[in-house]
Amino acid sequence: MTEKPRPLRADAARNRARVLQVAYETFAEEGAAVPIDEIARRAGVGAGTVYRHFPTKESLFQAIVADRLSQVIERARAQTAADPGEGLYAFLFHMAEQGATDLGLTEAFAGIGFDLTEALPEAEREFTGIMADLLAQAQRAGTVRSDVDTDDIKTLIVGLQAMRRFRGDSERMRRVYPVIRAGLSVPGSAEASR
Amino acid sequence: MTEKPRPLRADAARNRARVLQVAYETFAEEGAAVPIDEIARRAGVGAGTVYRHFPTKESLFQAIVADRLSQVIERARAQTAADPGEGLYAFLFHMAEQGATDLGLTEAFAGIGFDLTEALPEAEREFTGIMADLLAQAQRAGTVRSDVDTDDIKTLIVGLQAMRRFRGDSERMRRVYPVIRAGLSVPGSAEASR
Amino acid sequence: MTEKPRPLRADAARNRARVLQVAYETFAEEGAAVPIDEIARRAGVGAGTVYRHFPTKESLFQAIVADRLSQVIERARAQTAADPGEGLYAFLFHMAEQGATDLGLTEAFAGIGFDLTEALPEAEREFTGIMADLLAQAQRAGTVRSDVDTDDIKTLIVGLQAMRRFRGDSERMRRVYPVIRAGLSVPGSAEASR
Amino acid sequence: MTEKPRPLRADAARNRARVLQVAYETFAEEGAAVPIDEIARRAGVGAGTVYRHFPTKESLFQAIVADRLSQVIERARAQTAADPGEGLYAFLFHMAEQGATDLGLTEAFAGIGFDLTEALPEAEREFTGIMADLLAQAQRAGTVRSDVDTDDIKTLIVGLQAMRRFRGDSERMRRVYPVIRAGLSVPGSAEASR
DNA sequence: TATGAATGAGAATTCATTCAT
DNA sequence: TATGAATGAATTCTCATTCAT
Repeated sequence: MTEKPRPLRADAARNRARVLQVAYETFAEEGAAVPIDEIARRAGVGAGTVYRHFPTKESLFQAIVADRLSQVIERARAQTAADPGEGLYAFLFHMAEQGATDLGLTEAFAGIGFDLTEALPEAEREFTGIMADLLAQAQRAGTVRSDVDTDDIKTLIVGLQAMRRFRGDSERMRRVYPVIRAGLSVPGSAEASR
Repeated sequence: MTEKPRPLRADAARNRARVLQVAYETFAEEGAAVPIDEIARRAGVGAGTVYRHFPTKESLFQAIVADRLSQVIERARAQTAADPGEGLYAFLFHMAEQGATDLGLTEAFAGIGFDLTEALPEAEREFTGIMADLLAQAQRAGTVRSDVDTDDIKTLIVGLQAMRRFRGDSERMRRVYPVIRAGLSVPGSAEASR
Repeated sequence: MTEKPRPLRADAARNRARVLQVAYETFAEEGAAVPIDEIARRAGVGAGTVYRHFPTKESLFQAIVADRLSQVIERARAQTAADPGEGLYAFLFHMAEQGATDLGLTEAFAGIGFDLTEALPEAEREFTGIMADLLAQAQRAGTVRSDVDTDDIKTLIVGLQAMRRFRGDSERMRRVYPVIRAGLSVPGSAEASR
Repeated sequence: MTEKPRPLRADAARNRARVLQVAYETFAEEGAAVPIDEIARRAGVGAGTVYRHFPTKESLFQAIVADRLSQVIERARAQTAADPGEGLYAFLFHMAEQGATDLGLTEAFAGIGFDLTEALPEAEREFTGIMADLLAQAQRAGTVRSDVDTDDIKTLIVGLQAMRRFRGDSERMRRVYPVIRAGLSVPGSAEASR
C-alpha cells in the first residue's frame, strides 16, 4: 500500500519484468558496474525504457533486491512449517547457496553499497522476524545452542554467502556446512559430535 | 623472468613506497573507485609518477595486495612457532580482523576481480604452505578435527572476513568466533563442549 | 493554404484550449525548458494528445504567442478609442507590465528564438498597424515628439519588458516610466518638464 | 586574493585563455545552450580540457562574465576622469552597445540564470560603486535629473541592452539614445529640449 | 625523472517525438 | 481519438592513461 497501484499496460508490464530479469542476471554475471545501456541492449529495449520503469540505476538495484528478498522470505516461511529442528539449518544453507548466483542479494545483505534497512525497511523487518522464528524454533527443539541470537545468524549468512561465492563449486561447500552446523549445535549433544 | 630488479634511485624508491602506502589507505577508506589523481594528490606526487611505478591501476592494486600478503605471511610464520594448538585459531581470527580495514586483501582472497594464483603465484603458494603447516600442527595437537583441509580453512577465512566487514563492530565478532572454533574442534573434545 | 480549419470535436477543442492555457502558465513559471510531458501531466492529458494538437514543441510556443498577441491587440484597439494623448503611453506601460509574467510574448517581441514576422505575419502586421495608429494619434495630440517612429516604439517595448522582468517589483518600475515618458515628450512642453 | 595564485604552465594558460575566448564567442552566437563538447571542438581541445579549467558549465559562464565585467569596469573608470557631465551617458550607451555581442554579460546583468551578486559579489560591488560615482558626477554637473538613483540606471542598462540586442543595427539605436538622454535630463534644461 | 595538462572513451540521465494499444 | 510507453540521440561530467614541458 505504498503507492497508487495503477495497473501497467500489458506490454509495459512485460517490458518491466523483462528488464528486471535481465538486470538481475547481468548484475549477477558482471557486477554492479554494468552500464544501464548494456542492460537495455540485452533486454532488447532502449535505454529510455529502462529509465521509465526505474528512474535511477539505484532504483533498479533496489527493485531487484526487493524481488529476490520476497522470494527468499516466502521460502523461509515454507521452511518454518516442516521440521522445527532442521528449519534454521535448511534456511541457512539455502541462503548460502544463493550467494553463488545472487550477487545483488548478497551485497544487499552485507550492506555493500546498499542499506537494506533504509531502502526496504518493511522487507528487512519481515526477514528478520522470520529468522527470529526459525532460530527460536530450533533452540526449543534443542538443535541450536541458546547463546546465539538473530544478529549472529545474519552474520553467518553474510559469511556463508561470501564463502559460497568464493567456492564456485557446491561440492566444496558441503565440507563447510557441517563445520558451521557443529559450531551452532548444543555442546555435548549428539549433533555436535557428528 | 618477472623483471630485472634494477635498483631504484633513492628518491624514486621513496616515492614508490609513499604511493603504495597512500594508495592502500585510500582504497581502504574510499573503495576501489578512487581516481588515481586523488591518490597522486594525497601522496604529493603527479599522476605521471604513479604511472611510472605502476603502469596501470590494476597493477597498483596488485602491488598493494602483494605487500599486504607478505606482511600476513610473516605474521603467520611467527604464529607457527608459539602454541601449536592455538596457532591456527590465532591466525584465523587475525585474518578475520584484517577484513575490517583491508578491503583489498579481502577481495584478493575472495578472488573478486583478482586472481591471486595467477597474479602472485609465489606468494599464494607460500601462504598456502604456511596454512597447511598451521593446520597440520593443530591437528597433531588435537585442537582441530582431522577431516578439514587447507582449502576449507581458506574458505573460512573468506567467510570470516566478509562477516567482519559486515560487522563493523569487533565486539559482535567475538560472539561468532567461538562458533567457528567449536565447529572446527574435534567432536567430543572438551574444546567442542565449551 | 494554411490549413483547412476543420472544426474540432467539442472535446478535442476543449483539450486544445486546456493544453494551451496550461502550457502558457507552465512556460511562464518554469521557462521554456519544461518537458512536454510535464505540460501533458498538468493538463491531465497524454503526451500524444499534446502532439496531436501541436505537432512540435515549437508550434506550441507559436500558438501561445499567437494567443497572447491577439489579446494584446484587442487591448490596444480598445486603448485607441479613449484619450488620444494618453493611449500610446497606456499601451506602452501595459506592454511593459506583460514582461513580468509573459516571458513567451516578451521573447517573441524581442525576436529571441522566434521570428514573429515569419511565424505570424498577419498578427505582426496588425500589431504594427495599431501601434502606428496610437503613435500618430499621440503625435497629433502633441503628447509625443514627432521624430520617433513605430520602430522606435517597438524597440522601447522590448527594452521596457526586459526592465520589468529584471525588476520583479512593479513599484520600482514606476520610477522608470516617467523617464521614458519625459524622453518621448515634445521638448519644451509642459509634459517634458514634469 | 581569493585563491592560491599557482601560476599555470604556459601551455595550460594558453589553452585556458583559448577556451575562454571561444566560449565567449560561442555563447554570444548560439546562446547558453551550446554543448561544452561544441566549445571544446571549436577550441581544438578535448572536452576534458575544458572541464579541467572550468569544472562545471556554470563555472565557465561565471569566468566569462567575470572577464567581461572587469573590462567594463576598467572602461567605466576611464570614463570617470573625462567630462563629468557626459561620463554617465557615455558609459550607458557603451554598455548598451555591449548588448549587441555580449549575450552572457547582458544576461548576467539582467539576472537571467545567474545571480551576479552571489556569484561575483566583489565585482558587482565595484561596478555599482562606479555607476554611483558617474551618476553623482553627472547630477552635480547638472546633466542628469536629481530624482534618479543607481538602481534606476541599472534598470536602464538592462533595458538598453535588450533593445540593442533586438536592433542588430547600431544605426537604429542612435534614434533611441536621445530619447533616453532627454528622459534623464533635468526638466526645463536646454539639454532636455534638444 | 617528475609533473600535471590533455585526451577521449564512456556513463548516467533527459526529453522531443513516434507509435502500439 | 487518446494514452502513455518506447525510442535513441544528445548532454554533462569523470577518469584511466598518455605525453609535452
